Amino acid sequence: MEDVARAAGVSMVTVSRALNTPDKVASATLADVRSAIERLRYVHNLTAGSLASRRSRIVAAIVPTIASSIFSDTVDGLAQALSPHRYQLLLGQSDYREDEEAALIAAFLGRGVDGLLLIGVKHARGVRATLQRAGIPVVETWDLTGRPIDMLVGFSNEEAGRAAARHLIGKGYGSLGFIGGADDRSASRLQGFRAEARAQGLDDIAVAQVPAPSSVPDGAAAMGELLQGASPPRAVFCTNDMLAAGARFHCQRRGIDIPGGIALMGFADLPIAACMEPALTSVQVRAHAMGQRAGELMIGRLTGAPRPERIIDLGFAVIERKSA
Amino acid sequence: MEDVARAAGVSMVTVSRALNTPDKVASATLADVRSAIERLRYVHNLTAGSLASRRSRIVAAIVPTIASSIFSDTVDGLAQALSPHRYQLLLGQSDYREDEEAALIAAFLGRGVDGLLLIGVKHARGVRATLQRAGIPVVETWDLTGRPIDMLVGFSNEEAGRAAARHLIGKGYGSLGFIGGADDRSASRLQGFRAEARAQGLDDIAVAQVPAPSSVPDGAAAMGELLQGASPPRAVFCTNDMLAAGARFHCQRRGIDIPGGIALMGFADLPIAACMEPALTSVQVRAHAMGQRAGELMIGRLTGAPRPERIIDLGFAVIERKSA
DNA sequence: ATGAAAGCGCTAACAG
DNA sequence: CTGTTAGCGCTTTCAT
Repeated sequence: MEDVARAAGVSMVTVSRALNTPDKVASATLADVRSAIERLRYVHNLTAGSLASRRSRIVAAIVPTIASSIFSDTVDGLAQALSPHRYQLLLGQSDYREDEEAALIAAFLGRGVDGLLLIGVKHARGVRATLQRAGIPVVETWDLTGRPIDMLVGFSNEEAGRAAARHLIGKGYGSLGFIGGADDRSASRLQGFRAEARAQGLDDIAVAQVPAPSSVPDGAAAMGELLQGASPPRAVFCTNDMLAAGARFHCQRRGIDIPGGIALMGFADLPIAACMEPALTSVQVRAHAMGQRAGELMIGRLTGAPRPERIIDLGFAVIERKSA
Repeated sequence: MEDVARAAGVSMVTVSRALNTPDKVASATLADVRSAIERLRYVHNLTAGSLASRRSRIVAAIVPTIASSIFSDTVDGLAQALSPHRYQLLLGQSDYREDEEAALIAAFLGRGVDGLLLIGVKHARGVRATLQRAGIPVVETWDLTGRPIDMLVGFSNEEAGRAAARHLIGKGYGSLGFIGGADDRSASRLQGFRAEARAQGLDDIAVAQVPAPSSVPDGAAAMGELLQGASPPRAVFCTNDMLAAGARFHCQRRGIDIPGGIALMGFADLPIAACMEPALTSVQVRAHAMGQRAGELMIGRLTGAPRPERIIDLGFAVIERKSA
C-alpha cells in the first residue's frame, strides 16, 4: 500500500480511503490511486484491514449438512443478501452435532466474523452465553422460539406438523404414517403431527426413522418399512420432499397407487414436488427467504439501522396437489 | 493473550505455541495455559495470527451455484478433507459468470486464502496469471485439461458425452436427444455426445436448452419441447439426474413408457437415479471425491509434501439401469 | 479532502 | 522447552 501511495503521490491513508470509502476521496485523487493500484497489481490485504478495523466483513453460516438441498437454499439467500455489501461467507458443517457446532462457533469467533447464521434453536450449552458475550448479530433459522439467542427468522416446525396432520385427516385419511429424520426440527414436526392426530382421535402414528442427512433412497426404504407393518397407514407425511420422492418410487414399484392406495405428503416444497407425478402435496417453507432476511437483519445491525425486529416468523403453507 | 500469559506465568509466545503447536510445549505448562485460557474466556484472535504468520488457514471454493446438489457434494468433500487440519472454508457463488468468479478470486486473494477450489477449467482472462502470481495451491475440478492453472481433479466431460451416446446407440436407439444447460461443462458433454453420434452416422441430435442453474421442472419442460418437435428422439440424455427426473415425470403424465416409448439417461448418478422407477441409467461421476482429493492436494502442498500429482482424472462410469 | 502518529493482536526468528 | 525482539499491513483517531 505504501508503494501505491508513493506511485499515486498521496499518503497511505488516502489509498486506504480510496479502497474503503471512495466517496470521501476527491475524484481526481481516486483516479490516480486506482491507476496506481492497477499498474502495480496491488492486492488489498483484507486480513490486515480486519485486524486494524475490527471488522472482518465475513459472515459465517453453520449448517447441519452442506450437501443437502434443504439448507443450501438458505445459504444461497444469505450469500445473495451479503454480496452487495461486500461481505463474504464462511461456511461450516456441523454434521447434525451440537458439539461440532459449538467448536465451529468458537473457531469462527476467533476469526472475528461479523455475523452468524445458525440452523435451528437448540445448541450446546454455553453457546448462548458465548455468542451474547461476543456481541455480534446472530440469526437462528428454520425453527421458532420465544427466546432466541439474538434474532430469528423461521417458522414453527411443530405447527407445520400439526397442519400436515390436519390436512391429511381433513382429507379423510383414517390412519397416518410419518417418515422423518432424527434431527431436532423433524422431531418437532413429528411432535406436532402426533399431537394433532391425537387431538382428532387418531392415536397410532406409524413412524419410520431415517438417518440424517437423509436422501431419496432412505424414503423408499422407510416406505417399505411402513408397508410391512401390521396395518400400513392410509396416508404418510414425509419430513422432506426428497424422502417423499423415494417413497413415491417405492409405491410405484409395488404397484400402489397414489393417492388411491396411499396418500403422500412432503415437506419443504422443493421444485420436484410440483413436478412429480402425481404432483406432491407439500408444506412450503421459505428456505431462500430465511437466508436472505437473516442476511438483511445482520447488515441492518452492522450498519447501525434503528431497532430491527428480533423475531420474524415466515410461516409455512400447505400446498395441496394430487398426492394427498 | 498477554493476560493469559500473565495468569499462566509464562510469556505470550508460550501461549501462542500452546495454541498452535501444543506438542512443543511441556505438558505441565500446557495445562496451566489451558486453564488460564478457560478461566479468562480468552478467544484466540486468528485474524492477528493470520497477519503475523501469513497463513490464513482458510481455503476458498467458488461454485457456480450454492443451491445445486451437483456441486455441494464436492464442497462437502472439500470441507471434510479440510476440517481435521483446522482449515476453514470460504464459499463464493459465481452464478455461472466468469467475471463474478474473477471478482471473487480477487476478494479471496485479498483475504489471503491458503488454497482455492474452482469448478471447471474456463475462467476470465487474467485469472490464470493472477493465481499463478499468488502462488497458492489452486485445484480446478469437474473437467479436464492438459494445462491446468495449477492442479486438477476431474474427468472429461466430452468423453462422458461420447460414452453416453455410445451407450444409447449401442442399445439400438436410432435417434437421440439432449437436454442440458448452457454452462461450459454441459457444452462439452453435448460436444462429445454429438461427435460420437455423428461418428456412428446419427447426424441430427434434438437439443433442448435449460437455464443454469437448472431444476427438475426445467427437465419436464425440456422434454415437452423435444416431444413437440417434428420427430421426437427415441432416447434422451439429460445433463443431470434432476433434469432426467423432470423429464421422466413429464413422460409419465403423457403416458409415455420408459424405456419403451422413450429411453432416458441422466448424469451425475445422484441418489435419486437408482431409486427412480424405472431406475435411471446415468453417468456416475465422483463429486464428493473430487472435493476430497482437491482438499488433500491442497493440504499436501501446504504442508510441503513431496511433489503431489498435478492432474488427477477420476473418470466416470456409465451405470446401466432400466431406463436406457 | 488529506496526512501523521499510534496501534490492532499475534507469530517468526533467533537466542538461550 | 521457553523468552526477547521486531514486525505482519492496514485503519483509526485527530489534526490541518
